Amino acid sequence: MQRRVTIEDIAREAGVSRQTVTRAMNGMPRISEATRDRILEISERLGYRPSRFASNLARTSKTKTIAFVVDSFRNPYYSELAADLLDAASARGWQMTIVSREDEPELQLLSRLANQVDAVVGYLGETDEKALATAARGAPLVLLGRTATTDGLHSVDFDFGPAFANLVDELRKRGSKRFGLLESQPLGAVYEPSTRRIAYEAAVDPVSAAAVVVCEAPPQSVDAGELGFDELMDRFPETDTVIAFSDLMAMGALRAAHRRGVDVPGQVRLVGVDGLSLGAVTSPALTSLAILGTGFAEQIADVIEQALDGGDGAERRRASLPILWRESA
Amino acid sequence: MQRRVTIEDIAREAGVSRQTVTRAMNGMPRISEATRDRILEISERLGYRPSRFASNLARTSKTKTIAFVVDSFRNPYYSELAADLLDAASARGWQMTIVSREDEPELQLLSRLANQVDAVVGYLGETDEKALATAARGAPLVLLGRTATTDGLHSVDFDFGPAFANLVDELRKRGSKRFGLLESQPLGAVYEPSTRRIAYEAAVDPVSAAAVVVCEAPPQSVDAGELGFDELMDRFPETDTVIAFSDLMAMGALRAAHRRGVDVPGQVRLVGVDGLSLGAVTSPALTSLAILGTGFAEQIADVIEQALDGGDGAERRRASLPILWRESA
DNA sequence: GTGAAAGCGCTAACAG
DNA sequence: CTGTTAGCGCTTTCAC
Repeated sequence: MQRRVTIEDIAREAGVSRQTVTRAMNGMPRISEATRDRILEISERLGYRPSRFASNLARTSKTKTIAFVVDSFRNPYYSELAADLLDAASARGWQMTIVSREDEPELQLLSRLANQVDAVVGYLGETDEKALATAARGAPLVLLGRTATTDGLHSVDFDFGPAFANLVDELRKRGSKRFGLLESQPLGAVYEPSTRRIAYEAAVDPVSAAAVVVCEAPPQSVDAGELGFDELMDRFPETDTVIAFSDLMAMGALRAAHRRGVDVPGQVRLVGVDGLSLGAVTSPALTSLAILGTGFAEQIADVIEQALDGGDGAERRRASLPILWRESA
Repeated sequence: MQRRVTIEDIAREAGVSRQTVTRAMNGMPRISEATRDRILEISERLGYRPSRFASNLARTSKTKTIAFVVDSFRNPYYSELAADLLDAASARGWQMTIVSREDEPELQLLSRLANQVDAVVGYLGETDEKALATAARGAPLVLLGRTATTDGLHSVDFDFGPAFANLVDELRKRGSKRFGLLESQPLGAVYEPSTRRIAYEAAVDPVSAAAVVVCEAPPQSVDAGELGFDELMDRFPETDTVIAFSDLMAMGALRAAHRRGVDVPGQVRLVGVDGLSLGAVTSPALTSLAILGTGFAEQIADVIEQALDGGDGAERRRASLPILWRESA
């Protein structure tokens, strides 16, 4: 590992000042074509590579980088959201680095990131907001899927209440009478009803409200949905409409339905949550309360943008979830 | 946008030197608890956030960032590979930024990236290697899915020849006689046989070699696979084994098979390429020539690592593709 | 068109 | 335990 080739080396070799080299490298004006070409040739010959740290330090407009943190990019919900968010980030000239919180204590990861990016956004598990704020060390932090209450923490949450009310309403119009919910069990934590479950229970009749199956680990998996569907139909055979915590779980339910010879949507209507594009390729294609493809990512980017501009008050939004009608309901 | 709070401000406020502040901020030794706490408190009060550019510039060990470039992270193959690569990158202490080449001319994108990351890896479309090398401006570049021939360009390609030979062999053992291939049409380019097609044709008998359907746009989509399967079965009704360019296309083929009442794998065996984990949730689950989950990402990371260490000779590898037996074949 | 000087904000190495 | 002295490599004035 020898000394790095710097702008100084090029300047010396070319017999010009460092400033001239900078002008040549960055395609700036006020330099003759001849010297530019000569410098470019020399820098190539010497294998010169500008230091992004030095250039960003000196430059007035620095490149922004945001970190997107999720459980795992193997979950299509997160990867599709990453794709959406990436578009929004690129449009704003930001770089986006993806970070999975699988192998490192969350707070530690957060404070590491705080020194390496301009803002952090994602699904964080830690419930102690003070701890989160401290770990972020002043880096703008945007919490997803929950509502922040601590000063300085931003968030974009979901408005499940109206969404479920509307969904149940529409389903009733199509003939649904008895609903059932496939709820997800957070990994290794004490079970606590999800905001989806709460919204569900508020939206349906008392009998349906009782028809809830908390699917076993692994959470958020197709398998969990498959097992859950079996249990739900066994325990509540009159169910004619199943709402799943997520599209992935709905896909599992669909599999179970096929296996049991239950026609979807003929005998049982099935609805997921997320709006995965993947839901379009199952047969029947999955109806879903859509998060993806609804401007959710744009909304997140807006919040980040404000946070980056040092907006003082914390920005808190709640996204609405339109129904994405496909075939399964 | 007021002046940024710097280490200098903290030092002045605390009545210590900048160096002491550095020590406090980075949890370095040789500082008393008392002063550390005082400095931390002050820095929080003043809203101090270290500049990652300054710190990386001054530091001896700088944080590495690699860029992973693909068409679109909406394609599950790319997002699953991104997840694998991210694991490999994190394990090495690198950050990984994802970049989609959807909206920007590739060479331009590349030279922009060259100034912002330490290495670029991905599926690049540009065939002119000189142009790629120039645009990369000396940043290590690792080409995926093709073999580089230009000096300084690294690559990790696939060894389709043996893979297809082995696959066909194994399928024959299970009773396959007449094969068919669902080939993908590159977008908007003049059609040229893919390396997969070439390997396929070399592996099968002459009659099967002729049973190739080049699926219409959109390439690499479930829909393309669905249409392609129809055409293949219409034109070559004796086909008993279908190999698809990718798992996504195989999923489309599966859909068409369901629709046509063709039993898979009873009447027709179906094999994809990629090894998507998603292939496990279709019914029947998809058999595939696996790229994912085979150490491919690790291999890529190794190549990057060597390139980063300034290994002179360009590193070129070819990954092998084991068969991932599931239900569809 | 080109160069000199003055930083950008931080850390390494050493001295005290 | 703390401070001083030098940079890290580049860009930004502002002269010439």
